[in-house]
Formats: sequence, structure tokens, C-alpha cells
Amino acid sequence: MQKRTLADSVVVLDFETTGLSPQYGDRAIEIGAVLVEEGRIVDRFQKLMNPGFRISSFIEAYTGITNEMLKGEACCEEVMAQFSEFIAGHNIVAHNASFDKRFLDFELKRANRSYEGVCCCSLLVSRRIYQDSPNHKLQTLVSHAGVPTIGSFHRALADAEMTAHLWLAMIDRIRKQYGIPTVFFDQLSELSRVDKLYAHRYLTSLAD
DNA sequence: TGCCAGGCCCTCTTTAGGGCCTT
Repeated sequence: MQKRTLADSVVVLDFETTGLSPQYGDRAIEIGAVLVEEGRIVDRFQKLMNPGFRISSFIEAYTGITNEMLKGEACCEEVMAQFSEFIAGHNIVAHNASFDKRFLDFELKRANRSYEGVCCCSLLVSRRIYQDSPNHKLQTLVSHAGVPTIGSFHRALADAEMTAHLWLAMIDRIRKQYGIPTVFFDQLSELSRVDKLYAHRYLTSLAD
């Protein structure tokens, strides 16, 4: 049985990749992650990785990561072996987690590593917490929630840090709005699956 | 060279279609 953990003690991660689908040959080119403990960032992980082929000009422009920057970087398997140590024993959070989880599972498998934790999606939670936001892109939510902008969007560590601050802002909002002193990871994981029309009812039930 | 995904969620829905979000 999985140990119950606090929602504000997690690893928040973000991948930059060569495209949208590992099933069609896309690979990770950067991983960024922060370890959050009791609401504070206490550790960081950031590595570029060489996918073994040239990345497209679209991805160079989108991420700011160039083929020149990837020359001489370690291969994905080597970086992911290190990263598996970083996330061991922690639940993880990502923005649009289904995307990052696909690459995490794919790259860990290639590195002969595995991950046993649970993954929660900050985008799905934000659709319940910030229903008045114009959209739920990370960049929009950072502005909407009053989270500080850190570094450049579309770089892995900066996006991971901003997602972590967004995650903490959502927890803080739940605590203050619903008077819940301690929010657990499994509760936010459940919230992300509740129909958004019933999000308020679910959160109110936690305060009882 | 150019192509490709997939889970969630809304509605003009549920025997479906299309937008959002990630790179």
C-alpha cells in the first residue's frame, strides 16, 4: 500500500522533447525537476540529453535548445538513470501530465529503470481551482495565479519551477477557501478526476 | 520531406465530434 503523502511534498517535472509522441520516434532532449518538501523547493535536477539525431528547426525555435547545445551531451539512457534516483520514493506532478508521463515511462524503460510513484496533473487540478482563467496553459495560469515568472517558458527547469509554484498556489487557495489545514496528494489526485461541476462539493466535503 | 498522439472535457452528446494542452 502506498504511503499517504502531503500534497506540498512532491517532485514536479517537465520534459522538452523532439515532438509529441515517443511511439513515433520522438525522444526527450531535456528534463527539469524540482523537489518540493513542505511547500518549499529544496532540490533541483536539470539535464540536457542527446537524442541521437538532429532536432527540427521548429523545436529549436520553440524551446531555444539547439543542435549545437546537444552536441557532447549524455544520451537519454544515461540521464534518465540519474533521474530515476532523483524521483525515487516521491509522487510526481506535471502540467498536462499525460504527456510527460508517456515520455517518462518510455525513457525509463529504455534505461532499464522503473518508477513506482503516482502522477498527478496540475492542468486538470487547475481546471477545477481556476475555473475563471481564460485558458489553462501554464503561461496563462502563472499570470492568473500571481505566480512569479522564472527563466524562460519552454525550458524544462523553468517550467518545472513555475508549475511547482502554481501547484503550491492551488494548495494555498484550497486551504484558505475551504479551511482545510492539511491537503494530501491523494485528495488532489482525486480532485483531478472529479467532474469540475462537483469540484466545490468535493472540496467542501474535505473540510467536514 | 513530411507525416504522426492521446487523455480530458464540452456540447449542437452519450451509437460523436472537436477543442484544449503538452513538444
